[in-house]
Amino acid sequence: MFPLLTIAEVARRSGVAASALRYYEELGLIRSERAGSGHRRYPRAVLRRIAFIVFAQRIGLSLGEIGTELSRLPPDRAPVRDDWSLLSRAWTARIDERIAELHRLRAGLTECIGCGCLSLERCRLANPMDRAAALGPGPRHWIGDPPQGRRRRGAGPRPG
Amino acid sequence: MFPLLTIAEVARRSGVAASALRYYEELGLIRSERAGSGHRRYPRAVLRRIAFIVFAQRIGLSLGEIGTELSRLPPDRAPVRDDWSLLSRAWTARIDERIAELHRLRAGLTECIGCGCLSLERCRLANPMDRAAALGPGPRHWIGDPPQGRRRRGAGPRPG
DNA sequence: TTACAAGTTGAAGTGAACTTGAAGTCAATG
DNA sequence: CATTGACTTCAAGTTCACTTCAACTTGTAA
Repeated sequence: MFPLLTIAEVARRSGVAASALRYYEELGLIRSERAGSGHRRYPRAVLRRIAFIVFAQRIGLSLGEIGTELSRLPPDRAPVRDDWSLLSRAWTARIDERIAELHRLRAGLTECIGCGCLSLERCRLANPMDRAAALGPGPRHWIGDPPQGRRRRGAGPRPG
Repeated sequence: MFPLLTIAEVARRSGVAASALRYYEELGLIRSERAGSGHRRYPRAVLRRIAFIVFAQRIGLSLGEIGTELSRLPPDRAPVRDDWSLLSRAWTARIDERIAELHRLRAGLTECIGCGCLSLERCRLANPMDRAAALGPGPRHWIGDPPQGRRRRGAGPRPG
């Protein structure tokens, strides 16, 4: 009635490599029971959790952030529809922001770079205010940083 | 009349750290002349080039891809407006794709995860066909991968 | 009993995009 | 002349999200 899944099955059904699943478990994003042999056994519910993780990554969250999100699920009972939708609702804002940025970039592409006016100091295409929402790689600071006064340039690749 | 900029000035005006500028130069994305002392001197035109780099990163291109793009600029003369707009025009398609994906994700967030139907195998929210356009981190393969037949799971972190 | 597939762990490697640190150069200033 | 500041190079370190490898265990099939 509740057949537990092996890691290979979960990998196949989720499209996430087994090594990645072990990694997620190490990070505490998912959990597994163990068969007598020591092999991992997953309840089917893990598939939804993994779906959520993959989903969140596509949106741009780091695994750390995803862990924080997931920790908001009720620890005492299996999450139900409303639990999930509560989490995901907060993300629509984030998606909208990113969409807005892309629209700005798109506009800037033709208007700013295309026309020749592009000035890093004036043309605030990439929404520098929204540093926290930065997705993907890129220089630590962007136009809009301390205009004159020198501020410490962060140590380490990404502020976290 | 053509005052050359020091690396500190370029860093300040572009918002890109001096170490990053040296790194970009190492990759061949930008160039510099040298003062007698061996110090880098940049023509003001470098600012536009850097703007383009940062811009492209925000859109999701890797530095490698950006290098390829930049190499399409005329090598014999200083790039003019049309040269830039030619490059950037190709990107609007890319931006549009990403925007479309985010819209799909947004819809899926409420419809699929929210409603509880989310099945990694059926719900193709993240447009798995469009593997090449993947931005940001994420598992190597996603739903839509070989359904039964086992195919080699790629070696190395990212296919390129 | 042997063989094999499927799993385990821990450590080390990978690639991208940088940053940091050490040691040195050069020009100007006190 | 000594020092300071801005810069140089080269090597090594950092984070993220994994993958790969080596050595080992278990369960099943021939």
